[in-house]
Amino acid sequence: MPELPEVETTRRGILDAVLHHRVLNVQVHERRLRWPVPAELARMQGQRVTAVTRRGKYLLLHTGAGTALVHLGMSGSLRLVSPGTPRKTHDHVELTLDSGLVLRLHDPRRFGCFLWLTTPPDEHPLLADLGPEPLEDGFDGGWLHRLSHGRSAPVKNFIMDSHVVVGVGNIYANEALFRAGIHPLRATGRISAARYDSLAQAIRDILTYAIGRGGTTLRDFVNSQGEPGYFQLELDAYGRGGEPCHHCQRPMKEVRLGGRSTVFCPQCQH
DNA sequence: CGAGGGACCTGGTTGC
DNA sequence: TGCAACCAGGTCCCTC
Repeated sequence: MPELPEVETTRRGILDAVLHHRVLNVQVHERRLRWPVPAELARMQGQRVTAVTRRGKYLLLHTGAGTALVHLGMSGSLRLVSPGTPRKTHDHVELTLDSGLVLRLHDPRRFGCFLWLTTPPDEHPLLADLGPEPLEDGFDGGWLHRLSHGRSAPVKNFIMDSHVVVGVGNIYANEALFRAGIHPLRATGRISAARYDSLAQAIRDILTYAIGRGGTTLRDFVNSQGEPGYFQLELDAYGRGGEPCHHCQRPMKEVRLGGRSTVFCPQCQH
């Protein structure tokens, strides 16, 4: 399931094949993604890609005529293949580039999207209200603490809210809370500024580390070369319910929070 | 405004 | 063995 490190890994992986290259052909095999792939995406044909950027978990392919806005959803990946490579089931959209490679969106669960924007991307409804990037200025413990005021929902939900900070999905929310020693069910508004400093630092650390390792491998994720990441072997919390805590060796507890698997150490997290 | 739950979707796993 | 039920979960959207 692509989270921010996986999307960033993908962005870096496709950069050489896409940036400054011309889109020779746009093919849509399945329009029914999270939102229908617009017919206007055809206008990308003939355009040169001037930038490949990321906002949260969205990838943006900029051209002079507009911007492709891509989200990988839960099961999506972008792959680079040679022209003529047989299409796999669930290869929904492909861009043929003059770099000699074809960029394919593969997304079995179709939670992703492939939109075409002709207005400034930052003003698009999907991007306009997003919170700060966790690895850039504007995100720190002070930001979290200010926003936390008056909120009673569990802190895990809080840090997974893209209006608060982008890019923290279920896996890294579990991991960051473990590292910061904060109980995932603790009320958002009942956490000190100092502890929010620790949490913000933990979020930055874990995301930075995961990017450095090429993203997490869980189920479907593969990078643009079709290779898995290697971070999964080092997770402390996610997927470790019932297993010994890496700090105190007591069993990790697993509960469901908003339908999401939530794993923590009752001893180490308060 | 915040909180909570439904909806979307398919492959893999589990259970009968 | 075969089939049904369930689970994974990012994000938007609706309701309270």
